[in-house]
Amino acid sequence: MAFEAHLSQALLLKKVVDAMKDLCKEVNFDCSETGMQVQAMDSSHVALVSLLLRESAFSEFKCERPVSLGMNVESLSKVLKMCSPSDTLKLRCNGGADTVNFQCEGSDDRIADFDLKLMNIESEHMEIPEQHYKVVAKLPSSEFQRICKDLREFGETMQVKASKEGITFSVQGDVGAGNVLLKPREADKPEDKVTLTVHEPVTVTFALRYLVNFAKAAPLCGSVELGLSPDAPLLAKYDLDNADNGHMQFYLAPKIDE
Amino acid sequence: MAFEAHLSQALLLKKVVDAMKDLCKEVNFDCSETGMQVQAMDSSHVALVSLLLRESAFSEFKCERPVSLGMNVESLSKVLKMCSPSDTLKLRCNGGADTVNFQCEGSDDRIADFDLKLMNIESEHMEIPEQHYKVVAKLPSSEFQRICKDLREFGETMQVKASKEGITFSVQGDVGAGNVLLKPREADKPEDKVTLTVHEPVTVTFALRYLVNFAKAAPLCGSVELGLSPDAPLLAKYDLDNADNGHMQFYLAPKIDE
DNA sequence: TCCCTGTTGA
DNA sequence: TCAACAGGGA
Repeated sequence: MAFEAHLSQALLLKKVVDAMKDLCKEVNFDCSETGMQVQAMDSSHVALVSLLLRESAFSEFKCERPVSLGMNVESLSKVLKMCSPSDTLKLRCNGGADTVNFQCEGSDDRIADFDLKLMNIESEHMEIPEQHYKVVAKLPSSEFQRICKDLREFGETMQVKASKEGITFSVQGDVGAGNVLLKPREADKPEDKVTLTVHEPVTVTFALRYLVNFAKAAPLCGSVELGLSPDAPLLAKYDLDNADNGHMQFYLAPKIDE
Repeated sequence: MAFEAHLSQALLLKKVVDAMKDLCKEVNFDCSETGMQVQAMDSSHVALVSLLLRESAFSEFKCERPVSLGMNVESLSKVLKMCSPSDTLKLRCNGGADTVNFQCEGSDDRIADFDLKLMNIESEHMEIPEQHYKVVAKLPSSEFQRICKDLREFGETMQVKASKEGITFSVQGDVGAGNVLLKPREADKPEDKVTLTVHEPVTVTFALRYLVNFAKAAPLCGSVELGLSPDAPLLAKYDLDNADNGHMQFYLAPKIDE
């Protein structure tokens, strides 16, 4: 068995795939002994998804040699719908096989399994340079999702403006202009905090539709970290429950003002 | 008044009609002094719906002489949407009338009523011979529905394979192949049990779209009974809450292997 | 493709 | 009782 990985809760993979499926049609799951990784551009090559599931995220993980499992995300999502959130999920793939097997087992005596056909997906493996962002903002992921959805109603482009005073999300639309300002704040629960690390104030604009998609990753993590620099891609980072187990990151190129 | 029937809960009829409406466009409700009955083929003549509501299912039931009430199921469904689930529902039909009257009354003082036009529907009344099935499987109706829906995503044809070890539902599709295995199991609640009565192992295939429709009857009963024989129609039987009050049965001709 | 409604689970 | 997910319709 060239590759075998067990998740104690199928929920993790369900969330991750849900967050991915509106952006990418087909992706490679690159498996190595350290874990699983996905890097994929969206179809219009404006956004990039980067997923890292470390070996520690799995209850069992064995990968004899690196292998790239290319899957259709929509199909994968359907396969995972067969699993209840708390089912155990086993992924298996033999050396030369052209399918990957998903087996999910609930607490009752139900065993569902699926052989998903693998695809050859050409992927330019990108090295994403570690960025130093002028602003790093951390805010509740649900709040970020809410803001993106609300502003989406009024326009396609969002301006993000961050300084020590706070972070402002703005949209100009046909029917008017809207802003949401979040000031830094303390809170009992860490995920309810809003924190800003500002080396230099930043103003930059993005296409809202991608941000709306990114924000769907909210169930992964209570808070989201936004990295912002002028004229550089935005980073939206969602840690897994335990940050050591990995994370899901989204990058989005800014809109250049006309 | 040639025919009058009262239901203490409109919910029963709502459920029954919902389960029927994706299969049949128009049906005859055959009323006699023993109760109401529907037998109808789906439009492609592959599936058959058989509903029996015994006189005991009604809080009051009077049928002076047998009468066949032909209704458009979609319209009937709309009429029943006027009723809240717990409303009392009174059906009335005069001798020569060309409408049937539905009156539903809630606990508040709301009374809604509707005269639904009757239609003349020719129906070949079929005698369904009592079958002796090689396998009778009883399983939670919600689980059956879940399986049909999940597998439907991957293909149009489902193979059902039952033996003493369990019952397996399988589908082969373009993106892969899936199986769900249910083993016999005990449970506290009777409807959560999975039981198999096997005289002879059976493998038989069906068009999933009909099974998905059948499975919509799940709200009628916590468990469903599947009757299977090689090369014979499948039976899916849903008892009413009290089995003495009647049942809803679906039959589906198998797909013949090419 | 997006929106809305209904259903199910927490 | 409230929130999230899924399915159907426009």
